[in-house]
This record gives sequence, C-alpha cells and structure tokens, in this order.
Amino acid sequence: MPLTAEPLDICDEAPSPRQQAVLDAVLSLIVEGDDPLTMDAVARRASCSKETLYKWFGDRDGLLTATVRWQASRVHAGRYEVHGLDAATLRDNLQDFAESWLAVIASRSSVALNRIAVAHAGSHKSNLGAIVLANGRFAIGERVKPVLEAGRAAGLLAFEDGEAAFRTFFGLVGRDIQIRLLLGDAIPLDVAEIRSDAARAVEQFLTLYGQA
Amino acid sequence: MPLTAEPLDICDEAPSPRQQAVLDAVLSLIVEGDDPLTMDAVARRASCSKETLYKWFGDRDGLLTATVRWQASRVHAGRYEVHGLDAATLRDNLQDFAESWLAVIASRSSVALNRIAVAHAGSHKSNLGAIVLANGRFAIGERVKPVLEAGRAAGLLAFEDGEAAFRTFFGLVGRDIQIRLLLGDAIPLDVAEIRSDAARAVEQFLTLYGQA
DNA sequence: GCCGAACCGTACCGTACAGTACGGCAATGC
DNA sequence: GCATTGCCGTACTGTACGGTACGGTTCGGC
Repeated sequence: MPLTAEPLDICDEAPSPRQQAVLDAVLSLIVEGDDPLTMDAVARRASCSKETLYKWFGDRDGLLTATVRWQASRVHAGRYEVHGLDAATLRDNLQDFAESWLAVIASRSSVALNRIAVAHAGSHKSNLGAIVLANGRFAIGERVKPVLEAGRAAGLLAFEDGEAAFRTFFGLVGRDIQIRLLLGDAIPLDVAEIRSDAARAVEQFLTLYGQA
Repeated sequence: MPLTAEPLDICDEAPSPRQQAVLDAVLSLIVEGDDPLTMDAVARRASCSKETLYKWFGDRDGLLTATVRWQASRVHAGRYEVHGLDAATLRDNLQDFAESWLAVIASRSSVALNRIAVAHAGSHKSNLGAIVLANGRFAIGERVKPVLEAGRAAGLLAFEDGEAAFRTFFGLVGRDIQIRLLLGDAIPLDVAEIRSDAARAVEQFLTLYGQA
C-alpha cells in the first residue's frame, strides 16, 4: 500500500491529502463560478494532469461525486443533546439547526453545487442529485427528528408524525429562499438576517407544535 | 406585414400559430426528457428547419426564453374575489392557491423547465432564471397577497408584512417538495395527496395568522 | 547509480452540438 | 409563364470539451 493516492472507484474511502487538494480546487472553481468547470480548468487549478484526474476519479461524474461528498464531510456539525430537554434547550437546538441550514443553503458553494446536481438530475445518468439530497435535506432531517422526538417525550411538543413535523419545520425555515437562489435571484442574507429568520421560523414552529 | 411569422427578437409579441406549434414541440421534448433538447431535435419534432428556428428565435437562449413565456401564458389561472371575504371563502381561496401551486411544481414540465433555468442561472448569460421566477414564485405572490390583505381588511387575518406572510404560506405549502423533485427524488403526489397537503398548509397558516 | 512508480504538462482524438449555407418546393403576385 | 418569398431538409463548419497517449521529471527502494 503506497503512500500515494489510489483510485477511489467505489469511493467510500476518504480521499488522500493530495486528492483533497484537488477537490478543494474543484470547489474553488465552482464557488468562483466564472468558468464552466471543465476538466482542463480543474487540472490547471489543481496543478495536476488530467490523466491523474481520470485515474483517481474515473470520469467527470466521479470527480463531481467525490467533490460533493468532500464538501458534505466538512459541513456536518456537532451532535445535539436530547436527554433532559427543557423548553429553552429545545428552542436553542432548533434555532441552531435553522441558522446553520440557512447558512448552508445561502452559501455560494451550496448554490453552485446544487445547480450542478439539479442539472445532472435532468440528464439521468448518475445519482449526483441523490447524493446531494442524502447529504443535505435528508441528513439534516435525520439529525432534527431525534430532537423533535425528544421534545415530544419531554412533553414539549405534540405531533403524530415526526417526518411531517420536520418537513413543516423545513418549510418554515427555507421558505422560497433556496429556489430563488438557485434561479439566480440575489437575496441579501447576512448573519443578522439569518438569525432573525431562524428565530421567526422556530417561533412559528413552536406555535404550531408546541405543547401548552 | 405578411401573415407569416416575423422574428420575435424582443419577444414581447405573441407567437404566431406556427411558432406556437414549434414551442409546443419544445415543451413536448422537455416533458419527455429523454433527449438533451438539441436544436436538431426541436427542428425534427416541429418539422421545421433549423434556419427557421434561428430566424424566429435568434438563438438557443431565445428559443428557451420564448418557450418559458409560452408555458407561463398557459398556466395563469383565474382571478380571485377579494370583496366581501368571509372565513370560508378565504380558506377556499388559499386552498385553491395551494393546490394549483403544488400541481404546478409537481408537474413534469415545471420540473424540467426549472432544471433548465437553474442550470442556466449558473452560467450567467441570460435571464432565464429571472423569467421563471417572475412567472412562478413572484407571479403567484402577486396574486396571493391581495387575498391576504383582503383577509386582513375583513378582520380574518393579522400580520404586519404581507410579503412575509406570503413567504410563510409559500414555505408551508411547498416545504421540501420542489428541491427534492429538482434533485431527482421521485415523490408520489396524486391529486388526493395534493389536496390534503394543501389543506394542512392552509390550516397551519390560519393557525399562525388567523384572527380569533 | 539504477529501476520503476506516480505524476505533471501537453498534445492529441472523437464527438456532440450550436450555428450557417444552400438546393428545392410550394404558394403568391404580376 | 415567371420571379419572389418563406420555408423545409440536409449538408456543412467551427468549436468546446470529455477522454487518452506519451515524453519528461521526481522520488522512494535497493
């Protein structure tokens, strides 16, 4: 097993440092968003040869997939406490979720990555959209639902279906923001705005699902 | 001024019948979604020459733009009564909005068109995304807000900012549906499901904004 | 010092597709 | 009858880009 990078065909393995540098180059190109993200541009930015690109990632789709995974691996935030939940902690947790989710979907890299994945989902030939979904919408759902259920167990929330409750929360937080950003609308969203947006969403969610 | 079609360069004019047939051909190709929507495919499907396509629509972007406008011109639904609003009528109106909006965003043509527009918004060189936004999200906003304000005038709703209230309604209706569909997730959404989804959204909205 | 592996840089190939040119045909005007 | 016009169908051009091939360089192992 050499120290150098192996091809990550069925890419469940973590990328080597050099591969991470390549993926960061892809991300930087995506975020800048001026060039149409060609393999030549990636090779140039990453100071590597296209041959290496294809050896490591198989093809363009493989490179994109690895990039999405790489980006996702950096986003996953900390765990949340679900034992001995009181009203204030529940509210704080939901506020945290809402803020970080808004920050993610408003980031240039998320917008660009989602654009690529959406375009890809049209020409059906890879599961890039599914990967983005699994690491975005569904990942956050799996992290929020335990909190909601803990809230219910503590008598703070009332709902039948945790999934449905989460989807309502999701809608209250995101509203029209993601689709507008994807379609090129320039919404100014600074930190203060994100915070107040999140607070409003949490307030509304607690109005709908809060117990007493 | 001949009866035949003129180029619609600054395409605010309505397309001629023959041009409408071409645009319908584009839509049918988009909805089928198998081919990558090449100009050759359009010409073949519409039984016209590429030369005519370029003469009428300028270039590929012009054709896409005209198609989006054409599709939008068929979607705009009827007006809504805002005088003498009672609680039941308000609820019915909101229910109608929610149902028709869900039906639109879940339709194959909407998903495909939005995919194209999103992809286009990435490579910034035309305002396709802006057009989709203007005829989708913003058009429905302009139609719902008067209803909300009429509801407030009738003492049925309470809110400060009509835009904010609408955005909450939008979020409650759409939740994660549009982004999931755009990313290729296959959500089964039949008429019954749309109806109950819309009813839940209206119920939640009235819980948040209803007066007494 | 030598070998081989990994890799960079660059040149190259093939294809898909936007956009153009042109011959032919049908309809209209005179 | 003949010219003109609008359009279809097809052939063509140019180019961008995914993917491949290969010479040159560095580096670790022996």
